[in-house]
Amino acid sequence: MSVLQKAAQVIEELGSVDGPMRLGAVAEAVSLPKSSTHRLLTELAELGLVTRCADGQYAIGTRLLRWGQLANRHVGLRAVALPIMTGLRDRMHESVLLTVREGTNRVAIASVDSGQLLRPVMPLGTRSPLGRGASGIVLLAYSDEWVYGEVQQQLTEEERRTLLTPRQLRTIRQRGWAASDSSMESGLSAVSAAVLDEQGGIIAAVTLAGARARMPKDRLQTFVHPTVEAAREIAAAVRGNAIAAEESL
Amino acid sequence: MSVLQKAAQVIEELGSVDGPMRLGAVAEAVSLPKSSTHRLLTELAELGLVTRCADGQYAIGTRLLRWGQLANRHVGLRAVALPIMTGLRDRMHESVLLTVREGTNRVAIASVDSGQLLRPVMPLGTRSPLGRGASGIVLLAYSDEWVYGEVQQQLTEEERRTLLTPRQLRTIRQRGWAASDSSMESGLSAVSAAVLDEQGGIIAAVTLAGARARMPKDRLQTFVHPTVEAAREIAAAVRGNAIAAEESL
DNA sequence: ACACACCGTTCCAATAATTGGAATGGTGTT
DNA sequence: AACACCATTCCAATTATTGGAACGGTGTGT
Repeated sequence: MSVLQKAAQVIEELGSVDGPMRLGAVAEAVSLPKSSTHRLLTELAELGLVTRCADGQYAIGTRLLRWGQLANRHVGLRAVALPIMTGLRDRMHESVLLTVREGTNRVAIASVDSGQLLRPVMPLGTRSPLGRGASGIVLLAYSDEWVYGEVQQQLTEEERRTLLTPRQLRTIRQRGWAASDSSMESGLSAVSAAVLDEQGGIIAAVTLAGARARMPKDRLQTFVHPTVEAAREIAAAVRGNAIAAEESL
Repeated sequence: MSVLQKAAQVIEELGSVDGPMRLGAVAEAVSLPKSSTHRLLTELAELGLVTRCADGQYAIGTRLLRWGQLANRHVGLRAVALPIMTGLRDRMHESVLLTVREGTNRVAIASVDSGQLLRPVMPLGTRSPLGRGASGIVLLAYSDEWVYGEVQQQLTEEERRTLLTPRQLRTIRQRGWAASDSSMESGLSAVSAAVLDEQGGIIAAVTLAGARARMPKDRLQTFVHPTVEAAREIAAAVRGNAIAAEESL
């Protein structure tokens, strides 16, 4: 296991608990000897990726603030998609999410919240496995079979049964969108549409999602057209913006 | 030079240019052999810290979005300071900045922009050397002499002459604030006040800054009291918030 | 159509960094 | 005062990292 992997683990760990951690706690969490963890943390601290609190404890570093900002600027897709997403939100009064595939995961790169009290929250950069949830299905539907195989492997026997078949995915690819009703999380309904490039490859998925409680049976149906339309608009906007297209994934 | 340092260099480089980069370009920028750079990039890509664009080029990765968000949550000081900073901005109609010291640098951890067209921009996580600029002076004034020595070493002969003497810094420490007029950047005027903990150690510096063009001679003077007051409020808020205090640096 | 140039990728022995058990020093507790 | 706990330092064994060289693919110029 390489140093980078360990470092990433440490940072992830420091980020997911709240409050700073003691050396011992970090070492245990990443299951590494204390001495190794110590060196790692010290070096990360020098780089500003980890911060030493006044009392000697470790917390996630401020340089990651900067890197987060840099990453933000760079996902050019965001810039062109956000206004269109906002439009969709304003018309439908539900949250809108933009996700891309990265390996066998999907990553949220932009979100526009509905004003609703009960709303889906997916912070930027959140990763979750492909195959489940409306956007997870759409992104998978447009991936090659290698990705499908990998996703399959990562699932348990139980989960594998709920995974859509290649045949079902083909249907979704043909129509360009997918709906999910509580498949991602109980009580969450969503429609997700594919943002395609000129060659018909997928760039991202736009998702309109809201609490099931607010959704009479036919409401989800009314989501489909606006979402697909927004996906088309984003695709068009990307095409109109050479730089954004280059950076899109 | 360790792997982590190189990795950080690569990420920093990918972040500071706009648009994705070719392997060769990255290798040259960080002055490493192509083969080494290649391995590094491939591993970083697996970790999601770097993204491979469709055309094979490399860009800063989406996982950094997530890490940025995590870092955000963790700087507890932000949470207590932001409302107070906003108040100061609204009263003075100029931008407000919160910086902490990290080694021999200061890092911006929160900012509230004035609505003004011409305004200082310091993205979150920006690092700049201590000793110059109002907040750089305040943060230095409260640091021990080891930090002073380090800062001194990093300066050129030329710059060293403009560095405040320990004696001058003591004065600033006594009154708790510093002003700078174009010392950081030409045309930028600012007043910065120290946020102190119970023991009188510095936690952060609050800075009120604006374009010199908008500042008649005595206007900077009117900045002092409100800024110092805001610093006191933040200090009080931190004390009232045990968690924030723990995480403060 | 061919050769050349360029770029990314793979390979592997030499190298240099990482490793982690054990010893050390410091702090707070019983 | 003795103990327990934690961070820190040390160093020989180990392991990952290194980078020059060779390879294969793509596009450019002749």
